[in-house]
Amino acid sequence: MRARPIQLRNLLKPISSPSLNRIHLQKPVPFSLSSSTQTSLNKPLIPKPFFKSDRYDGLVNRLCRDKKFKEAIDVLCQQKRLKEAIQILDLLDHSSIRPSAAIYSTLLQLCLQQRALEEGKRVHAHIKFSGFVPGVFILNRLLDMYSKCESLVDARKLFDEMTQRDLCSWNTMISGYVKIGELDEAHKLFEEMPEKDNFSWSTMISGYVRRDRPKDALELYRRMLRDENMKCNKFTVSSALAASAAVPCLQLGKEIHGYIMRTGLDSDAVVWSALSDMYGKCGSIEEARHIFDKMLGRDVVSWTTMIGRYFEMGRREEGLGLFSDMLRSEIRPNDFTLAGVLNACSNQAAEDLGKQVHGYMTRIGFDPFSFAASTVVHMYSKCGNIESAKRFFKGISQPDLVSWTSMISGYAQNGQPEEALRYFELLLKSGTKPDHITFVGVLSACTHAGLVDKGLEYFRSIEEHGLTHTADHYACLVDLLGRSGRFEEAEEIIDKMPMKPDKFLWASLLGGCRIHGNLRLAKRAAEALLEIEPENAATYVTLANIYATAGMWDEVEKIRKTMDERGVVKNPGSSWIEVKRQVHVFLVRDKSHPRSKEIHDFLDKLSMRMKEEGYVPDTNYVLHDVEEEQKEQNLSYHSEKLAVAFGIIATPPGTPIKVFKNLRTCGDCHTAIKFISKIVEREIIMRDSNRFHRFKNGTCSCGDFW
DNA sequence: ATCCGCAAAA
Repeated sequence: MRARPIQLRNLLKPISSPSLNRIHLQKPVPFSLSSSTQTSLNKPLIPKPFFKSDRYDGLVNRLCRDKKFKEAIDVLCQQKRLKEAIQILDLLDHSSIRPSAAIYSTLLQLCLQQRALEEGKRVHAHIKFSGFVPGVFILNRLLDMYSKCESLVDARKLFDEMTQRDLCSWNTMISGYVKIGELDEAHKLFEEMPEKDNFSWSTMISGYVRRDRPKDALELYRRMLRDENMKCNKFTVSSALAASAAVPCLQLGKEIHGYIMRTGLDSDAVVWSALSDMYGKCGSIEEARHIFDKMLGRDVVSWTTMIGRYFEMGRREEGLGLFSDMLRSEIRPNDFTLAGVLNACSNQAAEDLGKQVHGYMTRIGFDPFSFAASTVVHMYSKCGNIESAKRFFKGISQPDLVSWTSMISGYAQNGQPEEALRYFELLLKSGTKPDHITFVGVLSACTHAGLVDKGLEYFRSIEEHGLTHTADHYACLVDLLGRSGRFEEAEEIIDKMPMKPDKFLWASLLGGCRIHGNLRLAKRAAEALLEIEPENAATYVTLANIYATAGMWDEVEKIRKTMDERGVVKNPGSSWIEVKRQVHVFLVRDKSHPRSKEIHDFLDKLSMRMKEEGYVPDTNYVLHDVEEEQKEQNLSYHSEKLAVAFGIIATPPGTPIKVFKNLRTCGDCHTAIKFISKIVEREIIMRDSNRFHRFKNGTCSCGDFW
C-alpha cells in the first residue's frame, strides 16, 4: 500500500500546473525522500500489482499533459487504480475541459466493481457540482453503484429525485432491495412499476426463493404465466425452477421442464443445473442424476450438489462412487465437496474413509483457514477418535468456532466432560465468541459429568455473552436437572420458560424419568411428546420400559395396544461396524451376514462366560409379549451385540472395536458389552444416537449415566 | 442478471 503515493508522485511529476501542487500537499509522501535519487524514486517499495505499470505511468503523465483526461482515466481504470483515477477529476476542474458522461460512466463502473462507496459518493458529488446534467444512463449507474454497495438509502434518495426513470432504474432499485432482503419494499416497487420485463420477474422470484419464501415465489411465477406479454427466458425459467425446488413442488417442476423442452431453452448450463437440482430436491434423485449425466459444462458445484444429494438420502455408496468419478474427471473438488464427503463420513462413522479424504486434502494442500478444516475435526470426533481430532485441531493455527465447538462436544460425548469444559475456557481465552451451539456442547458436558450446579452457572452466563437462551438451551437444562433427579426444578423451568417446550426437551425429561423411575412426570412428558410426534415409536417404548421396570405390566400392555391401533412401527434398530474399509450392517436377529454362523456360535460361548462372571439379562428391555424364555434369546441377538461379536472375530486380538447404532443402545446391551470388554480384553467404543460409550475392562465411560 | 455446494448439539 505504501507504494501508492510514490506512484502518484511519479505520475504527476513531469506536469507543471498549479493544481498539481495542491495534490502534492494533500498526499504527503510517507517517508523521507531528500536523499533519494530519481532512480530510486522510480523503484516501488513493493512490487506493483500490474504488469508494466511503469510504462503506463509515463503514458498517463503524457495524457494528462495533453489534457486527454478521459484517456488517462480509462488507462487508470483498466488498471483498477480507482483512487488515482478519481484524482484526475481534480485536474479536470482546473482545466477548460468539461466532464463528459463517458468519464463518469467509466469511473462509476469501477466504483461499482470494487464496491467503493466512498469513491462513488465523490463521483456523485462531482457530478452535482460540475454543472454536468446527467442523463438517465449515468443516473442508473449511480443507482447501481449505491445498490451494489448496499447503500439503499442513498439509492432510494436518488431514485425519488429522478425526474425520468426507465425500466432499468426500476429494476436496479428492486434488485438492490432484494439483495439486502427488504423484499416487501422491493415488491411494493415491483407493483408500482409501469412495465415489467424478464429481469423484474426473475429478480423478485429468486429473491423470494433465497429468503425462504418459496410460496410467494411460486405465486409470482404463476402470475407471470398469466401475463400474455411475458415470454419466459432462461433467467425466469431458472428462478422458477429454484422456486419449485424450494417448495418443493415436483408437479410444477415437471411442467417447467416440459416448457423448457418445448421452447428450446435447454441449451443453457444454468438451466440444466437448476433442473437437476429441482428433481433432486423434490426427491426424484434418479431423474436428477439422469439430467446430471446429460448435462454439459458440469462445474464443481454441480458435482458437489449431486454427490451431497446421495448422502442426504443415505445412499453412501453411490455418493462415494460419484465422488471417485469426480476425482477422475477434469473438475477438482473444492472445500465444499470435501466438507460434504467428510460430513457423510462423520454421520456414517466411516473413519477409514474419512482418513483417506483427510490424506487427500493434505496431499493437495488445502487451505488451513477454510471451513473444511473444521469438518476434519468434526469427522474424527464423530468417529470416536478424539485423539486424532485433537491432534488435527492443534495443527490449525486459528481454529474457527465450528472446530472449537466440535472439540467441546466431542469431548462431552466421549466421556471426558472435564476436557470439554477446559476447551471451552481455552476458547474464551482465544478471543473467539461462542455461539448458542457451543453452549449446547458445554451444557451437555456438564450433564454427562453430573455437574448440575456448574451447568446452571453456564446457563446463566449465556446472556452475559450477548446471546439469548434458545429452546435447545432449555432442553439441555432440563436434561441436566432430570438426569440427576432434580425434577421439581426441572418442572419449574418448564412452566416458566419463555417458549413452548419442544420435543427435545420432553424427550430429555422422559429419559431422566426413566433413570429415576419418576412415573408421574414420565407420563406428562410422554403425553406432551406424543402430541408433538405421535408416530415416534421411541416414546412408546421408553414409557413402556419405565412401566415394565415398575412391574406395571397392564400399562405396558395398554401401550402396546395403542401402538398397534395407531399403526406405530418401531424404527428398526441397526448397528454397523467398519472393518477394512467395509461397512457391515446388522439388524436384530440378523442372519444375513456371510459369517452369521460363526457370530452366533461366538455369542453363545460368550453368553456362558458372561453368566459365569455374574451377568444377568435384563428382560425389561423387551417390549413385545414374547414368552419369558424367549425374551432372553431376543436380547442376545440385538444388533449391537451382533456387530460387537463380528468385530471381535474379524479383527486381531487387542484391536479396539468401534460399533455404531442408529438408535439409543438398550440397557441390557450396555451391561452385556461391559462384561464382554472385560472377557475379551478389548476396548469397545459404541456410538449410539445420543453419545459415545467407551467400554474398557468392565466399565463404561458414560458411568452408566446415560 | 438467472442455478447448485460446507459447518458445531439434541
